[in-house]
Amino acid sequence: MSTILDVARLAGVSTATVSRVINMPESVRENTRNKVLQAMEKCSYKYNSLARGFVTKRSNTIGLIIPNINNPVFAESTMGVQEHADKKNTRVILGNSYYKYSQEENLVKVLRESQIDGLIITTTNLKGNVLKNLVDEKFPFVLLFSTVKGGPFSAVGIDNYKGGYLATEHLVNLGHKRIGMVAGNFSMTDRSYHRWHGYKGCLRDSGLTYSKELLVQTDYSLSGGEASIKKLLCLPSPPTAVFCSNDYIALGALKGARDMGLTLPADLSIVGFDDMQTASYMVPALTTVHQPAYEMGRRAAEVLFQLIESPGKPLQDMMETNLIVRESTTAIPHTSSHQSRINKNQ
Amino acid sequence: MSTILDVARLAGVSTATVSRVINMPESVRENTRNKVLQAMEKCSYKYNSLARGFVTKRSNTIGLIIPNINNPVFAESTMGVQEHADKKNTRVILGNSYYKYSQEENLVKVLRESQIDGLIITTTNLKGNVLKNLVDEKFPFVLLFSTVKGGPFSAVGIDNYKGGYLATEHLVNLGHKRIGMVAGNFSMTDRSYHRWHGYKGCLRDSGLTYSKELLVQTDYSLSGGEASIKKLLCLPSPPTAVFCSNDYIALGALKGARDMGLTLPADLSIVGFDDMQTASYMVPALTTVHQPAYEMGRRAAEVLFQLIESPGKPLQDMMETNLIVRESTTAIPHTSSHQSRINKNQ
DNA sequence: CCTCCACATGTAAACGCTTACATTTCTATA
DNA sequence: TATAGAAATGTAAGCGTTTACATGTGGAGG
Repeated sequence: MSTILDVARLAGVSTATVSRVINMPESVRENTRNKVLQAMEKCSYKYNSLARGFVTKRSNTIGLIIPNINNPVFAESTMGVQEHADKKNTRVILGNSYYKYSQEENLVKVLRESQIDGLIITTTNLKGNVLKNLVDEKFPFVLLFSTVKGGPFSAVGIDNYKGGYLATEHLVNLGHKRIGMVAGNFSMTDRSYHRWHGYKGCLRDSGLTYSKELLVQTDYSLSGGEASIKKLLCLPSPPTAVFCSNDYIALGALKGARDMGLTLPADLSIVGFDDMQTASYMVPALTTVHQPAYEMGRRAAEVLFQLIESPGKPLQDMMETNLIVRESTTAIPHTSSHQSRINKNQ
Repeated sequence: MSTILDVARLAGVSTATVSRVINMPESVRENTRNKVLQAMEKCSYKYNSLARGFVTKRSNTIGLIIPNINNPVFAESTMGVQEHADKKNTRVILGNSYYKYSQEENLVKVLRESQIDGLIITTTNLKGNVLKNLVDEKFPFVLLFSTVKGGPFSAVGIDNYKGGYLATEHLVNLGHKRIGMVAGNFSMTDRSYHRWHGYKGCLRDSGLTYSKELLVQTDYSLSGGEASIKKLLCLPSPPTAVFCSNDYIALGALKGARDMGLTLPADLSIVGFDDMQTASYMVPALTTVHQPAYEMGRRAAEVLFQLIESPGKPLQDMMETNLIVRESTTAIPHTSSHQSRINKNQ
């Protein structure tokens, strides 16, 4: 493996000159530049950007921590950050936290040891020391899928309260009175928690009573959604509509409801959250709250580089969210067939 | 930012000793070890693994190039490689090639400059110079979702021919005579190409004639699947079953067919490929060829580390693939209602 | 043809760690 | 208690770049 020194010798110049043709080619006379280029060719020189990172204190690498790359929404946002990182000639190291704070903690440590220039993190726990330390040490990072507007860190996210409100409002407008929610575990992320608040807020504003039994928490999985919807439907007085705190859960719920013999959306309206790519391919096509995941990822990266290049005040960017109405929701049935059908199928 | 030297001074030992407590703690007397540990604490020392990489020539980082993290199958396999990389205390840098060879080429260059210890790549182009160079330079890498058994590189994959065969055979056994295929563009990947060969092979073995019009190529997208199935169904003599070369395409096809007024699977059987997590949540639940994506990712990482730790002959691992029969396929209808229904709905 | 200045190139230290080798300190045994 | 040998620690070079600073060179203007 040849180095800059080999090249220099071969070309009869100094290492500084070689370095210059690599980093600022215009600053060296065409003549010498060509000599160097040829020499590089001849000894099939390969640049070592790790060595550069070592001296410049810039690794041209950022970290990206998400709960789970398996979830299309996170995959989407990952692509967004990658696109911008690419533009900035920066590599991204990916880590999954699996919604575990300890894992997050460890990843941050490892990534920082790797001398990443900055970090994008979709955190599970806002209150932990991880973020606090990052802030204290003025390490450049941005929260992705953040729920907070103020606060001492940069963040891009959406208004989850509003999202939950929008979803619920839609159901209320369709005449539903008994509206359930299956939410991601509040202990796993507060996004779900805020959506639930939106849901409750809307219920209150609409004069509907909220009852505890109408909420069931689960992990963010297909099977979780499936099991949870069954719980709701087995209630003595089951909901006629349910708001699921993400599309994955909703997809599970769709199946669970179908398995219990319901026809959708006639017997049960379902609205999701995220608007992942396949939402419109579900049966029925899923009504859901849109979250611009790709865009958010890209924006997070933009913000991060701004922070890296000129440290300063934290930047916050809350993006628009809106309801996409498709076919999984419909007006409440006028007959009581719904109730009886469920009971028949239990 | 304090360094090993600061710690050493503070603890009254040499840098070598500090390095030892970091890397082989048992080799230093408890007494001194504690002094060092305390010193680290006191000056809130942070290890710089980039510097280590620089001297040891091991960055503890590997590269992972896939076509698109958006595709759940690749996401799944990514998690597999991450799991094993974690165990090996190694970071993974992710790159999307978007099925573009030029992008692949560039990523490999950039990653190698970053001094990755090895590379896992799901390539778009077996014949390009990228792989050839890697081989020539004895750089450790493994092909993921590989289609080749022999050859000068390590690889883990499945038998795509067999997969295509299995899918088609299933349809033949159900009595279908006119079986279409919507395939990923052959120019994008040869996986699809091999599956098509399996399809053709089975047709031949079953005494069915293959006709060119029954194949339509598309990109690996939902909308691609949707559009392609419509093309097939608009044929003068449309197929009664179609094999889609991945589940994403199949999901699109399901929707396309439904939109044309067909009821599934009665009017049209569809089988996919991959068996992504949501396959059993589709409507109808998708019959598909299972590919152990997570397992493959993990295996690829295992192989890679073997290669890194003790270079030697290329290792190949072809994993099992099998058909999962669900609800999107059924015996061919006996009436001619199928044909007329299509025509009615055009 | 000289001078001066801008521009091109060279010199050498520095980055934070590891490690081969040298030296010191223990420990156990005679 | 002396001593050999093992165990712990220290010394210093080296990894492949960048970069501040010093030096050298070319060409325009006098």
